Amino acid sequence: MSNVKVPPLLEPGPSGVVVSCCPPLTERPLTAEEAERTAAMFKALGDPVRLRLFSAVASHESGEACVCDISDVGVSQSTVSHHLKRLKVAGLLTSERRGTWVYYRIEPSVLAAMGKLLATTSTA
Amino acid sequence: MSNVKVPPLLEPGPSGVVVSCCPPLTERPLTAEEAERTAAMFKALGDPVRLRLFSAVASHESGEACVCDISDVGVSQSTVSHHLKRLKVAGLLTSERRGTWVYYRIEPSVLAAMGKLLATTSTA
DNA sequence: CACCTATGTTGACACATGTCAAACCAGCGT
DNA sequence: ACGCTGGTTTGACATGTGTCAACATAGGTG
Repeated sequence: MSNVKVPPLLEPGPSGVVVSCCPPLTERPLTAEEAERTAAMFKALGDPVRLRLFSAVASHESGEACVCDISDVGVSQSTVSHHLKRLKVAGLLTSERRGTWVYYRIEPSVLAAMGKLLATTSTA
Repeated sequence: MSNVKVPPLLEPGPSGVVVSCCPPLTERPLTAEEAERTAAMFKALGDPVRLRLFSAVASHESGEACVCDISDVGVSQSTVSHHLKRLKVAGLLTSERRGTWVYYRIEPSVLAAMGKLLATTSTA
């Protein structure tokens, strides 16, 4: 699997803040590299199970959720773990182990960055 | 070509306006069906080539573009056509033939709907 | 320590997907 | 009619992806 290391869609900044990589889709045609990064982000959310997991974490109080709280999405536990890892690798989630349980929380600026991508530059 | 299998992420409304199908991801965990619809939309944009094509159309003047204007994305023309069809089936683009050329335009409310999905309802 | 629960990892497998070449269709010229 | 250009469809193929069962690891509790 060491073929193509997908560059992170959002680059971690100095203060733990992430920076959006790309301009709004409506501003100008994305370059190949921009599209590669941005598509990775969309692709991460392009699976129903992952989207439910992401939504479950994002909507949880305090912005974080234990795996045990969100793993009821109709697939096996190992599959849940697999998808959570994909979301983590994609930079959309972070995880932290506290005692017995592992907590996932969303990378807050991700939503803003994606929102910016979809923002209509026009005055719509 | 009327065998639409994937349920449209956005439902066409009375006045040609489309209606968003799902609440913001941060509002509450998506249901299985909601996730299915929404993921289809993200998946459509989850490929670099498709994303470039979509961006190329979205950023084109007058919101539409001839295939010949956007097909320079590094893959064969048939592949471009294939991706454009996928975007069309996903409800993100529409196409119209005018004489020799085929023009694609974006479904305008798609961007707004996806933006809503990513909107942070909290005062964060 | 042994045991149990909560997650993650690995291996295997079926299915979806991206790609191209080649055949095909649709207009526009001459 | 013919050919030519723009686009789509089809067939084939390699790769990617989602899934589970089985195994592994981490951290509690007895």
